[in-house]
Amino acid sequence: MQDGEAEDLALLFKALADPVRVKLLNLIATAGEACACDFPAAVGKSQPTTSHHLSLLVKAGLLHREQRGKWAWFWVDQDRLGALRAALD
Amino acid sequence: MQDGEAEDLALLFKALADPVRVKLLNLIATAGEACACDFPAAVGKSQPTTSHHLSLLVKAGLLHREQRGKWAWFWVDQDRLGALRAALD
DNA sequence: AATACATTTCGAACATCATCGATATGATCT
DNA sequence: AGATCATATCGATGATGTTCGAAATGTATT
Repeated sequence: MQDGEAEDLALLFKALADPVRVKLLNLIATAGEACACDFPAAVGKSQPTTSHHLSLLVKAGLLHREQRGKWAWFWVDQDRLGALRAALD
Repeated sequence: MQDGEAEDLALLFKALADPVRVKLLNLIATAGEACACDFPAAVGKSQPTTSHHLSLLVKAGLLHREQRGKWAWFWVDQDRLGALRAALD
């Protein structure tokens, strides 16, 4: 296994190495897509904190973000999630 | 999703949120089982550092450890790895 | 353009983590 | 028991991560 591959994988795992982010991904994955406005209540954290975790998930490529009017919507990048699954074999 | 479930999953992901631990798990998984004596050279870290990472993987339940004479041997807990795979669906 | 609301960025406090040298513990052999 | 080698623990340091209040930015509506 190459150094670079291990680092890329570690970055993906790190993106999910927090309960808040696990909950967020689960929420969005099961809903198909979801509005940022619901997250603070759903995960029990402040609005800036949830925004921070969302941006980490987007940066890791696990989520996509789109502005729709006043609200921001998120959905899961299935390919990227598939890369994680594939890595566990 | 329950709070406890998200925390357990986050702990599993956190266990792999470091390139050294990704390499170690990959090494051990592909070899079937492996001796701790080879790890410092394989991952390019000191002996205390690799020992630290191994203990984290064992604590997370992803590895098993057994003393065989002078050396310690490790192998992957497939059930625990399967739990990770299952979580990504 | 002015207001209102949603979201991100900033700044700082606090906690956790990675790393390694030094030391301690455990295991084998003579 | 003493010597030797493998591994774990300790102590410390520098880096990284989580959290939130406050302020800045973006978006729509009037």
